[in-house]
Amino acid sequence: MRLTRQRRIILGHLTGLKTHPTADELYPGLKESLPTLSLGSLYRNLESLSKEGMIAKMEGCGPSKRFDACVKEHFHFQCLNCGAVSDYDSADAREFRDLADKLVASDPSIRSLKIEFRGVCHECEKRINKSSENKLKDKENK
Amino acid sequence: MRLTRQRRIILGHLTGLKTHPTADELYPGLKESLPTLSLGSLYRNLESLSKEGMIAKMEGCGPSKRFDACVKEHFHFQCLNCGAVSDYDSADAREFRDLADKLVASDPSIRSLKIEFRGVCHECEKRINKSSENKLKDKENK
DNA sequence: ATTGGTGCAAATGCTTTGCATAAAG
DNA sequence: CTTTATGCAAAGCATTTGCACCAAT
Repeated sequence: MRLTRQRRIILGHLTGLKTHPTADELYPGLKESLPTLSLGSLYRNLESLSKEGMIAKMEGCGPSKRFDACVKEHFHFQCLNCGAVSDYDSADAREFRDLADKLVASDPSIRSLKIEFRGVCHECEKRINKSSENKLKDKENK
Repeated sequence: MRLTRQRRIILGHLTGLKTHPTADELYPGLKESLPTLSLGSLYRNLESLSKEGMIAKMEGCGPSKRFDACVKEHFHFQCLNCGAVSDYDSADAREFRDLADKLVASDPSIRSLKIEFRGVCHECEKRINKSSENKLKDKENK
Protein backbone atom coordinates (compact mmCIF):
# COMPACT_ATOMS: atom_id res chain seq x y z
CA MET A 1 0.00 0.00 0.00
CA ARG A 2 1.26 3.45 -0.91
CA LEU A 3 1.04 6.09 1.77
CA THR A 4 -0.32 8.74 -0.57
CA ARG A 5 -0.94 12.36 0.34
CA GLN A 6 -4.62 11.54 0.74
CA ARG A 7 -3.91 8.67 3.09
CA ARG A 8 -1.41 10.72 5.07
CA ILE A 9 -3.96 13.46 5.59
CA ILE A 10 -6.69 10.99 6.56
CA LEU A 11 -4.31 9.37 9.03
CA GLY A 12 -3.19 12.72 10.42
CA HIS A 13 -6.73 13.94 10.78
CA LEU A 14 -7.81 10.78 12.58
CA THR A 15 -4.78 10.97 14.87
CA GLY A 16 -5.87 14.43 15.92
CA LEU A 17 -9.25 13.15 17.13
CA LYS A 18 -10.01 11.13 20.23
CA THR A 19 -13.62 10.60 19.22
CA HIS A 20 -13.28 7.36 17.18
CA PRO A 21 -15.36 8.81 14.37
CA THR A 22 -17.37 7.02 11.70
CA ALA A 23 -16.44 7.54 8.04
CA ASP A 24 -19.36 9.91 7.80
CA GLU A 25 -18.27 12.01 10.74
CA LEU A 26 -14.73 12.17 9.39
CA TYR A 27 -15.74 13.20 5.90
CA PRO A 28 -16.72 16.91 6.24
CA GLY A 29 -13.55 17.86 8.13
CA LEU A 30 -11.39 16.03 5.62
CA LYS A 31 -13.07 17.76 2.69
CA GLU A 32 -11.47 21.01 3.85
CA SER A 33 -7.97 19.64 3.28
CA LEU A 34 -8.99 17.35 0.42
CA PRO A 35 -11.81 19.02 -1.52
CA THR A 36 -11.99 16.28 -4.16
CA LEU A 37 -12.14 13.41 -1.68
CA SER A 38 -15.03 11.06 -2.33
CA LEU A 39 -16.77 9.12 0.39
CA GLY A 40 -16.03 5.90 -1.48
CA SER A 41 -12.30 6.60 -1.41
CA LEU A 42 -12.50 7.46 2.26
CA TYR A 43 -14.04 4.06 2.96
CA ARG A 44 -11.42 2.36 0.80
CA ASN A 45 -8.59 4.19 2.49
CA LEU A 46 -9.83 3.58 6.02
CA GLU A 47 -10.06 -0.08 5.05
CA SER A 48 -6.51 -0.11 3.62
CA LEU A 49 -5.03 1.70 6.60
CA SER A 50 -6.69 -0.71 9.00
CA LYS A 51 -5.54 -3.74 6.99
CA GLU A 52 -1.99 -2.42 7.29
CA GLY A 53 -2.48 -2.11 11.02
CA MET A 54 -1.98 1.66 10.94
CA ILE A 55 -5.43 2.37 12.38
CA ALA A 56 -8.04 0.26 14.16
CA LYS A 57 -11.44 -0.50 12.72
CA MET A 58 -14.14 -0.87 15.35
CA GLU A 59 -17.17 -2.92 14.44
CA GLY A 60 -20.29 -3.63 16.44
CA CYS A 61 -20.60 -0.28 18.21
CA GLY A 62 -23.66 0.75 16.27
CA PRO A 63 -24.79 0.74 12.66
CA SER A 64 -21.58 2.40 11.41
CA LYS A 65 -17.99 1.31 11.80
CA ARG A 66 -15.74 3.58 13.81
CA PHE A 67 -12.02 4.22 13.38
CA ASP A 68 -9.30 4.76 15.92
CA ALA A 69 -5.79 6.06 15.27
CA CYS A 70 -4.63 4.34 18.45
CA VAL A 71 -3.75 0.78 17.59
CA LYS A 72 -2.64 -0.57 20.95
CA GLU A 73 -5.22 -2.43 23.03
CA HIS A 74 -7.38 -0.30 25.25
CA PHE A 75 -10.94 -0.22 26.53
CA HIS A 76 -13.76 1.80 25.05
CA PHE A 77 -16.72 3.40 26.68
CA GLN A 78 -19.82 3.92 24.59
CA CYS A 79 -22.63 6.26 25.53
CA LEU A 80 -25.99 4.50 25.48
CA ASN A 81 -27.66 7.84 24.76
CA CYS A 82 -25.68 9.43 21.93
CA GLY A 83 -23.51 6.53 20.77
CA ALA A 84 -20.24 8.44 21.19
CA VAL A 85 -17.22 6.30 21.96
CA SER A 86 -14.33 7.38 24.17
CA ASP A 87 -11.38 5.63 25.77
CA TYR A 88 -11.80 4.16 29.21
CA ASP A 89 -9.15 3.50 31.82
CA SER A 90 -9.00 3.09 35.60
CA ALA A 91 -7.19 0.96 38.17
CA ASP A 92 -10.15 -1.41 38.28
CA ALA A 93 -10.16 -1.60 34.50
CA ARG A 94 -6.48 -2.57 34.45
CA GLU A 95 -7.11 -5.28 37.02
CA PHE A 96 -9.97 -6.45 34.86
CA ARG A 97 -7.76 -6.55 31.79
CA ASP A 98 -5.27 -8.73 33.68
CA LEU A 99 -7.94 -11.28 34.56
CA ALA A 100 -9.20 -11.19 30.99
CA ASP A 101 -5.69 -11.96 29.72
CA LYS A 102 -5.47 -14.86 32.17
CA LEU A 103 -8.79 -16.19 30.96
CA VAL A 104 -7.68 -16.05 27.34
CA ALA A 105 -4.42 -17.83 28.27
CA SER A 106 -6.26 -20.53 30.24
CA ASP A 107 -8.58 -21.70 27.44
CA PRO A 108 -6.85 -22.54 24.16
CA SER A 109 -10.10 -22.26 22.21
CA ILE A 110 -10.32 -18.55 23.05
CA ARG A 111 -8.31 -16.27 20.82
CA SER A 112 -9.52 -12.95 22.13
CA LEU A 113 -12.07 -11.22 24.29
CA LYS A 114 -14.13 -8.26 23.25
CA ILE A 115 -14.92 -5.99 26.18
CA GLU A 116 -16.83 -2.74 25.99
CA PHE A 117 -18.05 -0.42 28.71
CA ARG A 118 -21.44 1.21 28.43
CA GLY A 119 -23.07 4.06 30.26
CA VAL A 120 -24.13 7.66 29.79
CA CYS A 121 -21.42 10.16 28.87
CA HIS A 122 -20.90 13.46 30.73
CA GLU A 123 -22.39 15.56 27.93
CA CYS A 124 -25.59 13.52 27.84
CA GLU A 125 -25.78 13.47 31.64
CA LYS A 126 -25.73 17.29 31.64
CA ARG A 127 -28.25 17.51 28.84
CA ILE A 128 -30.60 15.10 30.63
CA ASN A 129 -30.32 17.02 33.91
CA LYS A 130 -31.06 20.30 32.15
CA SER A 131 -34.11 18.94 30.40
CA SER A 132 -35.51 17.52 33.64
CA GLU A 133 -34.89 20.92 35.29
CA ASN A 134 -36.83 22.54 32.48
CA LYS A 135 -39.69 20.11 32.92
CA LEU A 136 -39.84 21.03 36.60
CA LYS A 137 -39.95 24.73 35.71
CA ASP A 138 -42.69 24.09 33.17
CA LYS A 139 -44.74 22.43 35.85
CA GLU A 140 -44.21 25.33 38.24
CA ASN A 141 -45.30 27.83 35.58
CA LYS A 142 -48.59 26.05 35.02
CA MET B 1 -48.30 -6.54 22.34
CA ARG B 2 -50.49 -9.47 21.36
CA LEU B 3 -48.89 -12.90 21.35
CA THR B 4 -50.35 -13.92 18.01
CA ARG B 5 -50.07 -17.36 16.47
CA GLN B 6 -47.30 -16.00 14.25
CA ARG B 7 -45.35 -14.66 17.19
CA ARG B 8 -45.87 -17.84 19.20
CA ILE B 9 -44.46 -19.91 16.37
CA ILE B 10 -41.50 -17.57 15.87
CA LEU B 11 -40.81 -17.71 19.59
CA GLY B 12 -41.17 -21.48 19.69
CA HIS B 13 -38.93 -21.95 16.70
CA LEU B 14 -36.24 -19.70 18.16
CA THR B 15 -36.47 -21.49 21.50
CA GLY B 16 -35.73 -24.75 19.73
CA LEU B 17 -32.43 -23.41 18.39
CA LYS B 18 -29.22 -22.79 20.26
CA THR B 19 -27.60 -21.13 17.28
CA HIS B 20 -28.63 -17.49 17.88
CA PRO B 21 -29.76 -17.11 14.28
CA THR B 22 -30.11 -13.96 12.20
CA ALA B 23 -33.55 -13.05 10.82
CA ASP B 24 -32.39 -14.38 7.48
CA GLU B 25 -31.31 -17.72 8.89
CA LEU B 26 -34.58 -18.07 10.78
CA TYR B 27 -36.78 -17.25 7.81
CA PRO B 28 -36.68 -20.43 5.66
CA GLY B 29 -37.46 -22.76 8.57
CA LEU B 30 -40.31 -20.55 9.70
CA LYS B 31 -41.82 -20.44 6.23
CA GLU B 32 -42.63 -24.14 6.60
CA SER B 33 -44.96 -23.46 9.53
CA LEU B 34 -46.00 -20.01 8.32
CA PRO B 35 -46.07 -20.04 4.51
CA THR B 36 -47.35 -16.48 4.23
CA LEU B 37 -44.79 -14.97 6.61
CA SER B 38 -42.98 -12.00 5.13
CA LEU B 39 -39.44 -11.07 6.03
CA GLY B 40 -40.62 -7.62 7.04
CA SER B 41 -43.06 -9.07 9.56
CA LEU B 42 -40.35 -11.37 10.88
CA TYR B 43 -38.14 -8.34 11.54
CA ARG B 44 -41.03 -6.50 13.14
CA ASN B 45 -41.93 -9.44 15.33
CA LEU B 46 -38.38 -10.14 16.43
CA GLU B 47 -38.18 -6.47 17.34
CA SER B 48 -41.48 -6.58 19.29
CA LEU B 49 -40.56 -9.76 21.13
CA SER B 50 -37.21 -8.32 22.14
CA LYS B 51 -38.81 -5.05 23.28
CA GLU B 52 -41.09 -7.11 25.52
CA GLY B 53 -38.04 -8.88 26.91
CA MET B 54 -39.22 -12.25 25.60
CA ILE B 55 -36.12 -12.74 23.46
CA ALA B 56 -32.71 -11.09 23.32
CA LYS B 57 -31.50 -9.06 20.38
CA MET B 58 -27.73 -9.29 19.83
CA GLU B 59 -26.09 -6.45 17.98
CA GLY B 60 -22.48 -6.01 16.99
CA CYS B 61 -21.68 -9.63 16.21
CA GLY B 62 -21.41 -9.09 12.48
CA PRO B 63 -23.42 -7.29 9.81
CA SER B 64 -26.71 -8.88 10.89
CA LYS B 65 -28.44 -8.87 14.22
CA ARG B 66 -28.84 -12.20 15.96
CA PHE B 67 -31.61 -13.37 18.24
CA ASP B 68 -31.54 -15.52 21.34
CA ALA B 69 -34.50 -17.14 23.06
CA CYS B 70 -32.51 -17.23 26.29
CA VAL B 71 -32.96 -13.92 28.02
CA LYS B 72 -30.90 -14.39 31.16
CA GLU B 73 -27.33 -13.06 31.08
CA HIS B 74 -24.74 -15.41 29.70
CA PHE B 75 -21.57 -15.25 27.66
CA HIS B 76 -21.31 -15.81 23.95
CA PHE B 77 -18.54 -17.26 21.87
CA GLN B 78 -18.26 -16.18 18.27
CA CYS B 79 -16.26 -18.06 15.67
CA LEU B 80 -13.82 -15.77 13.89
CA ASN B 81 -13.98 -18.05 10.87
CA CYS B 82 -17.68 -18.71 10.21
CA GLY B 83 -19.32 -16.12 12.46
CA ALA B 84 -21.47 -18.68 14.30
CA VAL B 85 -22.36 -17.75 17.85
CA SER B 86 -22.75 -20.23 20.69
CA ASP B 87 -23.04 -19.98 24.44
CA TYR B 88 -19.91 -20.04 26.55
CA ASP B 89 -19.50 -21.09 30.14
CA SER B 90 -16.71 -22.33 32.39
CA ALA B 91 -15.51 -21.90 35.97
CA ASP B 92 -13.05 -19.23 34.82
CA ALA B 93 -15.84 -17.48 32.94
CA ARG B 94 -18.01 -17.38 36.05
CA GLU B 95 -15.15 -15.91 38.06
CA PHE B 96 -14.72 -13.38 35.29
CA ARG B 97 -18.39 -12.47 35.41
CA ASP B 98 -18.11 -11.84 39.15
CA LEU B 99 -15.25 -9.40 38.67
CA ALA B 100 -17.13 -7.72 35.84
CA ASP B 101 -20.14 -7.23 38.13
CA LYS B 102 -17.86 -5.75 40.79
CA LEU B 103 -16.36 -3.37 38.24
CA VAL B 104 -19.81 -2.20 37.13
CA ALA B 105 -20.79 -1.67 40.77
CA SER B 106 -17.60 0.25 41.56
CA ASP B 107 -17.95 2.94 38.87
CA PRO B 108 -21.32 4.70 38.80
CA SER B 109 -20.75 5.96 35.27
CA ILE B 110 -20.78 2.36 33.98
CA ARG B 111 -24.20 0.87 33.37
CA SER B 112 -23.14 -2.37 31.75
CA LEU B 113 -20.29 -4.29 30.25
CA LYS B 114 -20.36 -6.07 26.94
CA ILE B 115 -18.16 -9.14 26.91
CA GLU B 116 -17.76 -11.53 24.03
CA PHE B 117 -15.42 -14.47 23.54
CA ARG B 118 -13.82 -15.07 20.18
CA GLY B 119 -11.99 -17.99 18.70
CA VAL B 120 -12.42 -20.76 16.15
CA CYS B 121 -15.31 -23.16 16.65
CA HIS B 122 -14.91 -26.95 16.58
CA GLU B 123 -16.49 -27.32 13.16
CA CYS B 124 -14.12 -24.81 11.59
CA GLU B 125 -11.15 -26.31 13.44
CA LYS B 126 -11.95 -29.68 11.84
CA ARG B 127 -12.46 -28.15 8.42
CA ILE B 128 -9.18 -26.27 8.63
CA ASN B 129 -7.27 -29.39 9.72
CA LYS B 130 -8.76 -31.40 6.86
CA SER B 131 -7.85 -28.80 4.27
CA SER B 132 -4.27 -28.59 5.52
CA GLU B 133 -4.09 -32.41 5.39
CA ASN B 134 -5.24 -32.24 1.80
CA LYS B 135 -2.62 -29.67 0.96
CA LEU B 136 0.05 -31.96 2.40
CA LYS B 137 -1.24 -34.85 0.28
CA ASP B 138 -1.24 -32.64 -2.80
CA LYS B 139 2.40 -31.80 -2.19
CA GLU B 140 3.29 -35.49 -1.76
CA ASN B 141 1.57 -36.35 -5.03
CA LYS B 142 3.60 -33.82 -6.98
C1' DA C 1 -65.42 0.89 15.74
C1' DT C 2 -60.92 1.04 17.20
C1' DT C 3 -56.63 -0.94 17.87
C1' DG C 4 -53.06 -3.69 16.62
C1' DG C 5 -50.94 -7.21 13.10
C1' DT C 6 -49.62 -8.60 8.46
C1' DG C 7 -47.89 -8.72 3.49
C1' DC C 8 -45.95 -6.30 0.05
C1' DA C 9 -43.13 -3.10 -2.10
C1' DA C 10 -40.52 0.86 -1.71
C1' DA C 11 -37.25 3.43 0.92
C1' DT C 12 -33.30 3.82 3.97
C1' DG C 13 -28.53 3.82 5.76
C1' DC C 14 -24.05 2.25 5.52
C1' DT C 15 -20.74 0.26 2.73
C1' DT C 16 -18.72 -1.92 -1.36
C1' DT C 17 -17.80 -2.36 -6.27
C1' DG C 18 -17.11 -1.50 -11.38
C1' DC C 19 -15.24 1.24 -14.35
C1' DA C 20 -12.80 4.99 -16.55
C1' DT C 21 -9.25 8.29 -15.58
C1' DA C 22 -5.06 9.86 -13.24
C1' DA C 23 -0.84 9.40 -10.62
C1' DA C 24 3.24 6.85 -8.95
C1' DG C 25 6.75 3.66 -9.33
C1' DC D 1 4.39 0.78 -19.02
C1' DT D 2 2.48 -1.57 -15.28
C1' DT D 3 0.61 -1.06 -10.97
C1' DT D 4 -1.95 1.31 -7.66
C1' DA D 5 -5.17 5.13 -6.37
C1' DT D 6 -9.07 8.02 -7.14
C1' DG D 7 -13.87 9.89 -8.27
C1' DC D 8 -18.21 8.88 -9.55
C1' DA D 9 -22.23 6.40 -9.94
C1' DA D 10 -24.38 2.15 -9.34
C1' DA D 11 -25.08 -1.89 -6.71
C1' DG D 12 -25.42 -4.47 -2.32
C1' DC D 13 -27.10 -5.98 1.98
C1' DA D 14 -29.64 -5.75 6.28
C1' DT D 15 -33.25 -3.45 7.97
C1' DT D 16 -37.19 -0.20 8.32
C1' DT D 17 -41.30 2.09 6.82
C1' DG D 18 -45.78 3.39 4.42
C1' DC D 19 -49.79 1.75 3.17
C1' DA D 20 -53.80 -1.05 2.32
C1' DC D 21 -56.01 -4.85 4.15
C1' DC D 22 -57.23 -8.12 8.05
C1' DA D 23 -58.05 -9.83 12.70
C1' DA D 24 -59.08 -9.31 17.37
C1' DT D 25 -61.06 -6.87 21.06
